[in-house]
Amino acid sequence: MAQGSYDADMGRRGAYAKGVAKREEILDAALTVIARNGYQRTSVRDIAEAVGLSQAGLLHYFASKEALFAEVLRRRDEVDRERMPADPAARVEGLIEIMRHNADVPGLVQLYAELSTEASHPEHAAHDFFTQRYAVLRRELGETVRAAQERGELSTSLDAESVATILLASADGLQTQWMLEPGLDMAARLEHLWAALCRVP
Amino acid sequence: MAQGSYDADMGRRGAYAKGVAKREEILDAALTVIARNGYQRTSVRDIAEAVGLSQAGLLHYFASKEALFAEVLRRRDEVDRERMPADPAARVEGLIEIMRHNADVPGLVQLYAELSTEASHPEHAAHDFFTQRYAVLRRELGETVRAAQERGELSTSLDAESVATILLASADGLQTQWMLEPGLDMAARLEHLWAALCRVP
DNA sequence: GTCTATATGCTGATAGAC
DNA sequence: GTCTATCAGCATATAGAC
Repeated sequence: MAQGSYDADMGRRGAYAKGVAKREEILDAALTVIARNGYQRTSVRDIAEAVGLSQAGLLHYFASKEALFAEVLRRRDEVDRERMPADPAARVEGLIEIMRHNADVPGLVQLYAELSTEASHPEHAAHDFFTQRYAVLRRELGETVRAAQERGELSTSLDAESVATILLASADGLQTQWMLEPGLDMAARLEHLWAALCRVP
Repeated sequence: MAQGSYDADMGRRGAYAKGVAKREEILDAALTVIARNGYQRTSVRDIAEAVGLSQAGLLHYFASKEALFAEVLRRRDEVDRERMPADPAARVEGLIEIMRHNADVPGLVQLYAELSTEASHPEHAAHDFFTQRYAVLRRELGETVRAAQERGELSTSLDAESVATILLASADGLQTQWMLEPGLDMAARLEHLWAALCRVP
């Protein structure tokens, strides 16, 4: 976010191609290290080493540690959004599919879980990111729920907003339990919830 | 936990009464400070100042910062367990009541949320605490769900373990959303979920 | 039991050479 | 663009005086 204008400059000139590539490389390395060690235990130095740079060298590309992590988050979100079907009708299945995939990337699940709780402080660098993210997700899932109601798959007596909020909450909470108990089948539980709700007359 | 034998000695002799009282005072102060600043931003020094001790003075009572926080957690859990009805049949309403109460103690909600994600690393001081806690909660809530099924309030076609897991997950996830969006009525949403599940034929 | 003083180690960030 | 060197700050933990 603080890097927005930097990104814009990047796209424009070929001379910066290497810089762009290096930035991408750093972000990839950051994802890898975080995935292994978790967010709390990852320092700028750790990421720098993983990418073969000194700490100062890495900070040439990102203004601060927070800017780097915000960018990691933003990129990760992009990837997830690509996974989410454009068709509202398919988004519950899409959410379940994402949960299935998340079981393969524990470090990222942890990054989200830790950052989203930390970010509750309004001054936190990622606070706006997360409030906006949840607002968008609730709205999109709300549409999906309404679509299901219109198709007659879900009772119209259920409040769509409430169901969307609960689906999101369940997804997050299942991840918390799964991190402690990796045997838990998150996707299956979420699917079970949706199936149960669809049976409400 | 590292303080287990210390506690045992404490109970035995009147001479240690002051020490016990001070320990309690420290734990109370810790809860207050954490409730205000969140877990991450709370140092041993902060708690020491709140209780009128130096940092070294406080660490006379607790072997380490981790031991202190583990004890804070353990105590908090005790309080919550007292809130939870002994009668399995009333425990869903009990969970909803706890959610209602949690809206008044944001710092503690955050302590739990942050620690429970951090603790997913098996080496973490609170790892065993949380895995065990979730196991117990799932089992107890599972009993409750089965009790509801036996009373005919909930369809027996639903898997009790799965419903218990989802209820817990929803509670946790609602807290995540509420920390970012304090307007969210966690208790109402959870109640809505339970009501919906009870309508499944 | 409580203090001051300090050891030690991390962190993120910056200055300036090349 | 990348480095080395270094800074200031904060943390936990400990030694030892009182």
